[in-house]
Amino acid sequence: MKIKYELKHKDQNSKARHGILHTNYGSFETPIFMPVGTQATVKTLSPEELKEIHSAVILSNTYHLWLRPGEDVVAKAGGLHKFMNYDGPILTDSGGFQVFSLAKNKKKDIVEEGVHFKSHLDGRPLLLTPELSIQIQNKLDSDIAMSFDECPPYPVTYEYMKQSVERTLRWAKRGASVHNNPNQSLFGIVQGGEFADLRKWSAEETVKLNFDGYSIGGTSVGEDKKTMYQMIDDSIPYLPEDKPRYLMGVGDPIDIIEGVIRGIDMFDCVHPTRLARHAHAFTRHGKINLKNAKYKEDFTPIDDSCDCYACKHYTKAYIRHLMVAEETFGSRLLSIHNLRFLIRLVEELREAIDQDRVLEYKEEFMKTYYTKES
RNA sequence: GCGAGUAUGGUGAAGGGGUUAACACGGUGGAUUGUGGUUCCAUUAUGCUAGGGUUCGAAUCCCUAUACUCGCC
Repeated sequence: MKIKYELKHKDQNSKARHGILHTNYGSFETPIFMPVGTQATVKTLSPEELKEIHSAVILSNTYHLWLRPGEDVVAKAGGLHKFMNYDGPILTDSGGFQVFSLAKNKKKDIVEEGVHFKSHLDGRPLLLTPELSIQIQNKLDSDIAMSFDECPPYPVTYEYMKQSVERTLRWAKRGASVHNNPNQSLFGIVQGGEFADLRKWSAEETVKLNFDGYSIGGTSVGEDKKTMYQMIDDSIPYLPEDKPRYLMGVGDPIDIIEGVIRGIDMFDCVHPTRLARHAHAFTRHGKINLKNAKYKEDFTPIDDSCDCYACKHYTKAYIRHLMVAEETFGSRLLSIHNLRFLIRLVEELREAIDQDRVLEYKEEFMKTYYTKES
């Protein structure tokens, strides 16, 4: 069975919407934030801990699982859910992003057939094509597969972007033509950089291919925030209302709020877990660095308004000690906190949508988020 | 007690008369947005054990003291 999007409520003062996405592994409400589990695990967290923070859906990575352990191993295990003992919905990225960051010479390595690049594990030359990406994802048996697209850097010329969008459309068709997993949905990806007409064209042509959902790609690749928000505004009007919309790679609290206001339903990002491994934590008063000397004897929680396990039981001084001593429990506590922070954020956004007060919610959030800690 | 050697930042150390004292670790900040978990950037000794001397100029040469290390009684 394919996923099904059910619209619950639209905010009267913005494009924000509250919905439910039904999948074979349960339903979850949107807008949602998806923790990233690149190698079939959300780094440092168990599936039980994911449930505890009310994580509803996670993202895993085609590229990494293809190289190791290999999609056939995962298929033999009974698919990704069984392999990793996770019974919630899973979305797999197509590998496009990794491949483009690994392709040395964009002009030479990105060809019509696919992308040539070198393995980050052993350096051997590889070719990933739209068909192969979809076939791997079919075998991984995720609930949602992503089309293999080109994610150009920022900025590129209009001419390059136009050709890139055309190629991404051809690749979307090629991928869709070999997709054959009836339990797996397939998303198309809108590109076009900061060029409004290319965004519109990319969105309209992608929608014609009738995917199960649409994502906005090519964001958070170095452009400023205003440009990113404009990219969303230039894409959303051409996407159907009865399908989910996914903004790829965005996980900054402010960006999530801005995305929701513009009509985005799904977000994923390594940001919260990567920040955690580098000792940073989201708080209602902005991002803090737990390694800072000022927390050495701070026996208060990271964020006293947070309901996560780390904030209920541990102090900044203790977590700082763990991070300074390079104990992995510190990364785990901070990952739990940062993920819970973003999940709680989308929970509050859904509530605000129901009350038609998303714009007010943003104002209230911004008021404290940019205030420096005393 | 006698003889020899060594003293450079928080740590390990380079430099053996010429200008701003190398490098590494650590410390302190910062960065991180479809994850290459071990990454990147900035900053960190107005001073070379303490005094005195030689010299235009001393971390570098000389003297004394102190501390440590090794050997002998």
